[in-house]
Amino acid sequence: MGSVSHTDNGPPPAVTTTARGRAADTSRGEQTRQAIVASAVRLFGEVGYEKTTMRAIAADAGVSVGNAYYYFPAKEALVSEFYLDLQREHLARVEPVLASGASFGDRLAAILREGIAVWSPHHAFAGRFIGIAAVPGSPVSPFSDESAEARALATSIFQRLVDTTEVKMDPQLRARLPQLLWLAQLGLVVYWVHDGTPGQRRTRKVVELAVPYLEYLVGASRLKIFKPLTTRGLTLLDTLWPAG
Amino acid sequence: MGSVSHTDNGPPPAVTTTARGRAADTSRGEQTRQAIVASAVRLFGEVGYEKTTMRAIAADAGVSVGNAYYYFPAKEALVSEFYLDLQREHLARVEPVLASGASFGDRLAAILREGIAVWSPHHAFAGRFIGIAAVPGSPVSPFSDESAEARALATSIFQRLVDTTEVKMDPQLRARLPQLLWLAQLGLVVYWVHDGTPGQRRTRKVVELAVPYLEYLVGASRLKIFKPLTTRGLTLLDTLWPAG
DNA sequence: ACAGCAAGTTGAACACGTTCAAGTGGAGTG
DNA sequence: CACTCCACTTGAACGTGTTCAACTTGCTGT
Repeated sequence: MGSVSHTDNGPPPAVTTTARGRAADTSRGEQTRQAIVASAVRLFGEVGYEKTTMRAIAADAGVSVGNAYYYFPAKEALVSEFYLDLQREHLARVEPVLASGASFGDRLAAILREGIAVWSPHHAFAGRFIGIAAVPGSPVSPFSDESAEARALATSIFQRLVDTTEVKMDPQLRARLPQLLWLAQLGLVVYWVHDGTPGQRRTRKVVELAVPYLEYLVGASRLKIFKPLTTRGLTLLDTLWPAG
Repeated sequence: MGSVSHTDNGPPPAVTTTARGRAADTSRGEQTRQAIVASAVRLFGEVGYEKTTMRAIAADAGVSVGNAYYYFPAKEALVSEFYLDLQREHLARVEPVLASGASFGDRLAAILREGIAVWSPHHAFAGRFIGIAAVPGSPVSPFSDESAEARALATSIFQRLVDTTEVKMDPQLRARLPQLLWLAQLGLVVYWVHDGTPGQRRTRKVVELAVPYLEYLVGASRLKIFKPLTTRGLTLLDTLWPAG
């Protein structure tokens, strides 16, 4: 409190801050920001989260420690940049999968497999990352406002998958399925992080088993006998996670 | 490395270290240990995890900072003592519930409600706690070796619940149900931690809705039409979490 | 008694994340 | 050109968790 030189400290407004990303900005500040992000992402990937010190990031980016804190409120905030990087790659890999005319199950499995493939090199790091993501207030939490965009992006993948599938299912389930699949993916990630088998082999096995099971369940939802199961499940989901 | 005075630093062997707990030990070391735990647990509960410094814990316990580290490898390790405290209370509250002749659903709901009640005063703290518990290597992780005893204790509650219920169900499901319920409880805790509604009202609502649903599902498992659903689900579970 | 020894204890020191008062520089204005 | 202003930058300093070499204490065997 009581800074004289500028009344409000926080991320700079810059030239053109579009709703998503900050593509068109070549100002000095943005260049510095990018340099810090680049160093942080590289070092996180190379030596892990803990061993990467803020001093090392700053030195690598050619700036002072304090300067890094001008752009990012905490070391944790830099993690979300790392996260975004990987999510962008996942999205790129998933695009051709969605476009392919493969079945619901095959495409779902492919989406999950690509996600694992993208994260695979950072399995150890992810262990620390999940610890940060799990705490409610954290901006990296999958439920946080800050993650709203990333969350929407992820669900949109499943939305497109559901919209372009020929599988018959309960219409109410169809409306909620993208979110359910996102939740399932979240669970898979948690499982993957804790998977100590070499190459996370077991997680891959789980995908191969769980996807056909899900496909079976989804298809079963339109049968009369499964109606109460479906309806009550959706009611529960609506309490758990209202709105749509 | 190269301490002269003692060859091995780590928790002291003490007089009688029983497999579970360390009940019968009144040696000097154990008294110090207890004092540190008492101070830590109290301070964690009063001012939260972050705001409780190791210096404060040591001062409150009347020992030096270094001495606290003689008994506990890290601040995180003290959290598990706090956790154990609450779990013991949960167990005590659950005992009469199990003994009551109430239905499967009513007793399950009561068990979950008591768990929430025990943790309720520490909702804010739990947010930080889950961040520690979520990281794979952590001794506080519900999947860690260190938590094996606590895990066994928790599943034993559900084991007793399942063993004393009159509800008819698939026998293979019955064998796995205690572990499934433990998993469900884990999920509930994660949900509760992220529940920002006043008094975690929504989590309580979820319990009221989810328990009858579970009861319905369990009962349905013995029907022929649900066999493939049950069997495939159990196969998946066996991949996810082998052994019994 | 007394030496020997290990459990127990100490507090200074270290590295880290984070903060902040004090600068610097370059674009806009007269 | 000089002046002002503010986005940007700096590095020392703070509080934290953690480590460690040195010290103290009480027991055990002789």
